Amino acid sequence: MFESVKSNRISEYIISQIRNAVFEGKLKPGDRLPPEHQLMETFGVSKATLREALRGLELLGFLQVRKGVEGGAIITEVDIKPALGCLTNYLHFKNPSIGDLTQVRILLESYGVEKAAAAISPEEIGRLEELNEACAQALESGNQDELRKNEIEFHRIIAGVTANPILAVLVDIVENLLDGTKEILQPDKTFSEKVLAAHKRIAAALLQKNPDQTRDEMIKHIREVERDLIRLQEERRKSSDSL
Amino acid sequence: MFESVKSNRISEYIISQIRNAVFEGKLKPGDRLPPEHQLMETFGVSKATLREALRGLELLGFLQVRKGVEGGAIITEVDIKPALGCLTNYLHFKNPSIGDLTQVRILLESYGVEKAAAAISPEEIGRLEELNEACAQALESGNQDELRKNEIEFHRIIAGVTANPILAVLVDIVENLLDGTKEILQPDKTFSEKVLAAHKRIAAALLQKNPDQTRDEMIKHIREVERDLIRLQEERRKSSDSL
DNA sequence: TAAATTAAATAGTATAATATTTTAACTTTA
DNA sequence: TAAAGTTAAAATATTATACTATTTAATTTA
Repeated sequence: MFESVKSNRISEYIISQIRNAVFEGKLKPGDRLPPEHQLMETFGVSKATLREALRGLELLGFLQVRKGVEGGAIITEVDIKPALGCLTNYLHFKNPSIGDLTQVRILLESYGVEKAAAAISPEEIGRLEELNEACAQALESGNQDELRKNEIEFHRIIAGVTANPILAVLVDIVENLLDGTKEILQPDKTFSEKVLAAHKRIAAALLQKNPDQTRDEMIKHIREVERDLIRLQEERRKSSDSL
Repeated sequence: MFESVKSNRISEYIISQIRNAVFEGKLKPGDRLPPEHQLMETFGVSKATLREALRGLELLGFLQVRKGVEGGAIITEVDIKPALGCLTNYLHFKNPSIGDLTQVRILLESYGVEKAAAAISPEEIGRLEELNEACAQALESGNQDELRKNEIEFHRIIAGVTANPILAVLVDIVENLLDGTKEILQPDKTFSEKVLAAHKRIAAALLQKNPDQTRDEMIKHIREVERDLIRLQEERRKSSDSL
C-alpha cells in the first residue's frame, strides 16, 4: 500500500530531484548547475552530502563534474556506458561462455540485419563502407583499440537501422560483451582480416537489399568469430595449464 | 598508445580496489569490511572521500552500508537491479514503443521457451505452477504489486531453463521494461486474468514438452498483452487530451 | 520473564580550512 | 607581433574534526 521510505540518506533525495528534473526536461544536456556552495544552500545540506549526490549522479551518467573556472556540474546526455558497466559486473559472476554469447548474437543480429536489409538507406550503407575502410587502415597501422571500436560500431549501425531502440540496446550489450572477450583473448591480425572480409560481404548484401543473403552472411560471420575465439581460449587455457 | 590518466579522484581508486577484490573472490558476499574509521586509516583518506567510494560501490550493487553495532559495509551478491536502473535511465530518452518492446519479446522469448520445452525439469514446471497459483491468489486479494512481480517471475524462470545467462539477462531486461509499462498503465483485473490463463496454457504445453505449441502459446500471449496495453495507452492519451 | 532503559558501536551530517586543478587574462620575450 | 610563459581567480577535491542519529546488544526494572 505505502512505499517503504528507507534509505534516509539525504544524498538519495538530491539524486532523485535532479534525476527527475532531467527526465522532465527541466534540465537538459549542456546545462550547468550552480556551483557547489550555492547548491548547498539550495538543498540546505552540507558539502559532504551534496558531493555524495553529485558523485552518484556522475556514476549514473547524468552529469559530469569538472574543476576550475567554468567548471561545475554539467548535465550530460545519458549514455549507455553506465548500464554496460553494471551488466558486466553482474554477468562476471555468471560466467557466460562464448557459445552463450554466440547463441544470443545470432538470434538478435540475424533478425536485425534481415530487417535492416529492407530498410537501410544509401547514407547508412555509406557509413558502413566508411567503417570498413577505417578498419582496413587500423589493420595496417596495427591500432588494435581503434579496430575493435570500429568492428563493434558496424554491428551497432545495422541494429540502429531497425529503429527499434530496445533491439539496438540489446545488440549494444552483446557487442560490448564480445568486445570484452576480444580484449582478453587478443585475437591476431588474421582474425581481424576475416572479420573485415565478412563485414564487406554483409555490406554488399545490404546494398542489394537481399534479406536472406544478408542474414546468411551475418550468421556465417558470427559463427566464424565464435570458432576463432574458442580456439584462442583453448590455446590460452593450455598455456596457463602448463605454468 | 598511452592511456589517458584522468579521473584523479581518490574515491575512484578505492572503488576499483574493492571491486577488483570482489571480482577476484578475495571479498565474498556476506564479508564485512572494517568500520569507516579503520578504512580511513587503511586507505589513508578522509571520511568524506571514503564515503564517496562506499556510496559509489553501493550504487553499483557491490555492498550495502548499515548503521549501528554490527553495521558497516557488507559485501552483497551483485544483482541485476543497478543495471536495470541504468538501462531505464538510458531508454527513457529513446521513447521505445510498446510495439518495439513486443517485437523484442517475441524474438527472445519465443526462442527461449522453445529451448526450455526440451530442457525443462519437473521441479521447474512445479515452480511455474506454484507461481500461477500465487498469481491467482494475488488476483483475488487485489495485490497488484505481488501480481506484477509474479507475472514477471514466470518469464524469468523460463528464460533461466535455457542455462544461457546472457539470454536470461536480456529477458530480465525486457520483462523489466514491460513491468514499467504496466506500472504506468495500471491494467485492470480482466487483463491479469487473461495473462494468468495464458501462463497456464504455456505451463501445460511445457509439461508436454511440445516446443512448437509452447512457442505458439507464448507468441499469442505476448501479442495479446501488446493489444491490451496499446488499448490502455490509447484510452489514457484520449483522456489526457480532453483535459 | 518480559518490557523498558541504557550504553556502545557505527554510520550520517555539518563546518571550516587547505590543496589542487582549470581557464582566462596578462606579461614577457624572441 | 605572435608564441610562450606567468599569474590570478574560480571552482572543485580533499582533509580534519566535531557533532548527530540510528541500530543493536546488554542491562535494568516492573
